[in-house]
Amino acid sequence: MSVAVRLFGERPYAEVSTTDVARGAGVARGLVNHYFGTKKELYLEVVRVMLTVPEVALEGLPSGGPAERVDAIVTWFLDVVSRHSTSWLAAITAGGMAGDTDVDQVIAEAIDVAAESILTATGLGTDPGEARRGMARAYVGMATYTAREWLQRGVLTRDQVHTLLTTTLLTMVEKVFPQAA
Amino acid sequence: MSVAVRLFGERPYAEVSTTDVARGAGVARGLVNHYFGTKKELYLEVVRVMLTVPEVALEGLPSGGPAERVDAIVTWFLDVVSRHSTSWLAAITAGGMAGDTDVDQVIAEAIDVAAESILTATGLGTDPGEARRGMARAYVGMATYTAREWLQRGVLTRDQVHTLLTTTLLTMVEKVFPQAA
DNA sequence: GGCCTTGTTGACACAGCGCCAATAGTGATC
DNA sequence: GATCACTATTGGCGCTGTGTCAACAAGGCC
Repeated sequence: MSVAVRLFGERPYAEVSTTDVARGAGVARGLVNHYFGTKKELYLEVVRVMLTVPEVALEGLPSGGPAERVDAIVTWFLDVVSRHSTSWLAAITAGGMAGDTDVDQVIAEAIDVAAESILTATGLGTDPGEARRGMARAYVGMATYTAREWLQRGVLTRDQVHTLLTTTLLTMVEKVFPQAA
Repeated sequence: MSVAVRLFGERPYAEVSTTDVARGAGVARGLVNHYFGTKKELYLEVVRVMLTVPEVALEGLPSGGPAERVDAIVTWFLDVVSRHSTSWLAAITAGGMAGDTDVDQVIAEAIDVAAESILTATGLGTDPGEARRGMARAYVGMATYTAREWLQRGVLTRDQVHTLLTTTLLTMVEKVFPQAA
């Protein structure tokens, strides 16, 4: 499994053969199929592992005003993504293997989790409605793009990312969310 | 080519064989390779076609204040994406075929074009600097996610999308961009 | 009619995947 | 300690799909 995570993290899906994974683990190729089923199922597990993120430290967010809460959640997000930058960004950036249904669903669930965290952190945890959920998912999308500009391209500093994300989220909380049904 | 666009638009990359494309066009499979080279090159062309968007009507944006310009550019974006929803969203959502370098680059270029349009429309066209470019790309990322929530999931109305995108972009122009070097 | 260029086909070879029968370990039971 | 069930593991078969290439048809120039 660790071999698969490493290989899929550094090479695209099509360029990683199950033979490579097997060789990396020092076993026969048939064994990979025996344990993980098909190649896509293995990749699915890999993506799950990559996207599984420690959700600790999110509960202890300050109970101050919106600005403080937003600041805390953004800080938490940046910590997480910078710690797991390579694998997490690779998985999210993978974006769905050109429209594959299963992989898309796994990624969508990870985005859902992040979006739900956003909503609870901003005080909209209880029944935010589908519209606000969608908006929160869109915000998570921007957050991942921003993180990519920071960690992969290096055109943004962490401070700039922080400012961008806190300012926009605060705007959404104050001006956009109230208008959503 | 049209057959390839249609097939890749409705099925994931791996589930579309060059034989399918050839049969759909009524020719032999070898001919596809003869004209387009490898399968990935064909897909690359398809993505290029999908992402090629009429850039008209963008020049005639109002010369009013920031709010009007932002409103105009968002309206233009929503028009474009709703008109080409299936193919454009499919290509962008494809997100890069699980990390493939070439496809990622094509998509990145399309995002660059959109980001550049954002910057010119907001009056930062001349030498905005790499930081603001990165922020604009991140905004385009959010815009695509938002469009997906609207057109694919149907949890947002066009009005809600419009409000979200104009408000956040205005915030970025007024509060975030000025701080970027 | 020759002839060169272009268009098109079918077949060959190869890589990668899923499956499955066969074999090697690993304790538990008496 | 031999037997037995059960898991772990291997190698190989068949299939699908891809890239390539030599061969063949189809048109314009002379």
